[in-house]
Amino acid sequence: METKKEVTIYDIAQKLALSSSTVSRGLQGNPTINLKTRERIQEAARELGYRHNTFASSLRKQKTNTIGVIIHELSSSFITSVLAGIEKVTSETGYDILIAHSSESFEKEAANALNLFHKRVDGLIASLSLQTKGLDHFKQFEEKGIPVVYFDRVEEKSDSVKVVIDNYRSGYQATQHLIDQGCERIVLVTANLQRNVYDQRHKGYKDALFDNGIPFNSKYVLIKDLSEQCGIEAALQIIKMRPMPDGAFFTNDFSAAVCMKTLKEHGLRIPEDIAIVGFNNDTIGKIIEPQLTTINYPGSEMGEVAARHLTNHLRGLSTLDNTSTIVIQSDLIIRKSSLKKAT
Amino acid sequence: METKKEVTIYDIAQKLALSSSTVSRGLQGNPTINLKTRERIQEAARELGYRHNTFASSLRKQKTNTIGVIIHELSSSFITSVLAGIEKVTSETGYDILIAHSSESFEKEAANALNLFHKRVDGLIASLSLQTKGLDHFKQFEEKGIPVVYFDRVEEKSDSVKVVIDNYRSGYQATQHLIDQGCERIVLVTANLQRNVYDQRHKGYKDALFDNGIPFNSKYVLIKDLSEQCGIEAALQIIKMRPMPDGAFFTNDFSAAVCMKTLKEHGLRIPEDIAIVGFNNDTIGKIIEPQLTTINYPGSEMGEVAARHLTNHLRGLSTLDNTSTIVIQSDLIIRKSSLKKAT
DNA sequence: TTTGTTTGCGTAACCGATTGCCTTGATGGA
DNA sequence: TCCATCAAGGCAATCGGTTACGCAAACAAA
Repeated sequence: METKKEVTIYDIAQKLALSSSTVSRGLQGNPTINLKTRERIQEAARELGYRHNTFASSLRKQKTNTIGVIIHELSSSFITSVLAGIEKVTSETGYDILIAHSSESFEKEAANALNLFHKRVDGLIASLSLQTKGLDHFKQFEEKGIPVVYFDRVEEKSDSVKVVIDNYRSGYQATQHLIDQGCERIVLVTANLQRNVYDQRHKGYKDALFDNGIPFNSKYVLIKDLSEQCGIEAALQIIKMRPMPDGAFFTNDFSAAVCMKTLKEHGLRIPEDIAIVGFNNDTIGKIIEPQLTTINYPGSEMGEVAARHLTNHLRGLSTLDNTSTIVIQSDLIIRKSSLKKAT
Repeated sequence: METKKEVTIYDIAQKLALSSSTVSRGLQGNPTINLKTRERIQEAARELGYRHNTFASSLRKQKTNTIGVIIHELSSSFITSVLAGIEKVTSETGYDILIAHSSESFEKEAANALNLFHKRVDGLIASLSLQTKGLDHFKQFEEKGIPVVYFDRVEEKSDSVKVVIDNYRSGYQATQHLIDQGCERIVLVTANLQRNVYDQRHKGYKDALFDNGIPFNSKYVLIKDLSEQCGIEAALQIIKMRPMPDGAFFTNDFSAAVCMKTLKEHGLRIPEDIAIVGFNNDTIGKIIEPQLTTINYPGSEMGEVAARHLTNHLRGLSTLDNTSTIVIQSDLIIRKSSLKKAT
């Protein structure tokens, strides 16, 4: 408990018979200070156990050197890799990051946004929750000129920088693949179509059907929350359908896995009776049997691109074109869960 | 970019013809300020769009009202629930949290610790990485009187507050369960025994064997990193053993799942040929087939307990007894992967 | 020698909130 | 009437860096 007094630049200044401003500059590596002096300062700092006071600095500079990250969940390999990508860039550029997750709740997201706002982050990277409607809770950032970059889960209509994959194309591709495998009655299990990613995948699904002359049947579209329960429910619904669907496209690997398991428990064979495609390329897809065909989502790259844009802007290296959308490449990974035809 | 001037307490003071000190006290709800005045202040603040300046406040108060959380990974349901538990308590008590993850790397952990130290967190909650040896990188906190609470992955020999489960007992219990199911040659797949959790589980495993008169065979102990690769390797090693093991205890669900899958691919039946028990009660255990017997780990409670202890101490409501260890209840969850005998 | 230019560093005014100590007017009791 | 007490606020120093501006010395050019 006996907190020793903190060492300040004044202590260093006194020790070296310099002024505090010289010490401050020296610590920042300012070249107007003689190199020798700078080295003496750095060493004295180390010797005395000086630690930079972020508050004093932020207070004076009106900058925090911190980027806020708002995500819709924490525990998926996709998000983990996005975070890794962001961290890679921010650690290179010397920014700190503050992570907040909304657990898919709009209220929590808004609360997180407010909190980060009060913490005065210099910029924000965000992926919207499932329930989020509108971007009013981010307006405060805009008003203060704090740049925001959205990724993955975005608001399409908004004027803002977005880093996404081509969800339409991926949805199309997944569906086309099922059709190529001979499927004719393809179920789509997805979440709230308000959210761009699900909306686009849905459109891709629809168009692929249309282009192949397969009628769209709204009974085949199951809107759920992509939870464990959802996978079970979807399976039960599928089983009851007459005629039985012969293919299913899930917009998330986890629910696909749960559903697959439930279907198997009810005696269905995969992919023979029903072919399955997921989305996200989660680790789980390689563990279940049969292994899951899915859409690979380059999380790390998304994170890097988003962070790079933001930090470049913050450092004045480039300007954010406010309406730019960056599309990252995504691919279909074919595994056994969808292979009706031998390859 | 046209950053409007920030509103400060001086602006509020001017508007209401009060002094800044009165405004400051009013915003804090200090009762020496007349209730009416306080209300006028609060309203003016809202009206002007005032936001509290954390830096100025922290600078002056020498407190950040922030707790650092260092964890060894991000993406497991266990950690997610720990974080949820911590968040529950900290949001109740008005603390902010800063999350940093080490990805099981000692260097990153030390870097994170240093970073949080520089950010001047008021307290720290930490779970050590697999590679961590010693607690020297946390000494700086101790020296400044900043309290640290460790959870799950701890350094047993150290004088510090720890929140853990009874790993010895869980290891014993898991092994005993396999023995009860008729297993006689039980493999243990685990990680670096330096880390307390793995060491204790290993001891429990050994003692359970001993108490049942089963000789301990060091060839049956596979030390790995609990990655995907590890699960595959373990399976291949198990298959080659003569006589083949009839039971396996993994100290992590993920590697158990991967191993199970690999074993099945090689034609082994689970649990008939080999019974399997995991650890952690990850979601994955319910999805694979057969479902995985495992040790349930009450993450949320651990987080809550750790956070409660820390905040209570910080708020002066209690003193941390520096050598106290809090043990949280854990349980064996029996599923099909280990049930050789019908129940 | 005189008049620029650099180089290298010091002065002092911030940044915004907090808080120990004071002041003022009101109230009460003796 | 006089002093003590109290309620309600104000004054000003403080937290630790940052930075616009200033100033002296040294050196070069004229």
